[in-house]
Amino acid sequence: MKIRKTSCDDTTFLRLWQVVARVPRGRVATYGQIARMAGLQRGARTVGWALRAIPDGARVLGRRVPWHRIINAEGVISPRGEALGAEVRRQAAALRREGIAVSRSGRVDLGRYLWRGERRRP
DNA sequence: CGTATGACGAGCC
DNA sequence: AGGCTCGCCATAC
Repeated sequence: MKIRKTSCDDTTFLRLWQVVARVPRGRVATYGQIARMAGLQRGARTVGWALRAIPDGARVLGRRVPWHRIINAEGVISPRGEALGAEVRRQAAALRREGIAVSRSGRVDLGRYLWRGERRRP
């Protein structure tokens, strides 16, 4: 399927992209987490749409949106229908390049790599 | 404007 | 544990 319009001005997607852009290198975040941090309490699925809709080479907050750092709540790279397909392997490779251990089945240890967000005041 | 469609997730068997 | 079934919510058409 193809995304027709979805410009960078789309407020919902832009908000999501901005949160994704804050996930630091070497860490991962979950779809639901991104949605909540963006104020979309139950919009996990929407995050998937937003990531898919990232314009090629787009920059948000001055950097490329690290879509590959977003995985599902089970710590698994989303199969997108085809488990271990090209897309998934590409994402796994991108994560490993940042030092994140990814199992053969595409699983990441959330306890170890999950981004906890910025600590505001303990 | 109604229905279908997911890069999801929590709950139930 | 491993599958289902439903909500969810922004889009596509």
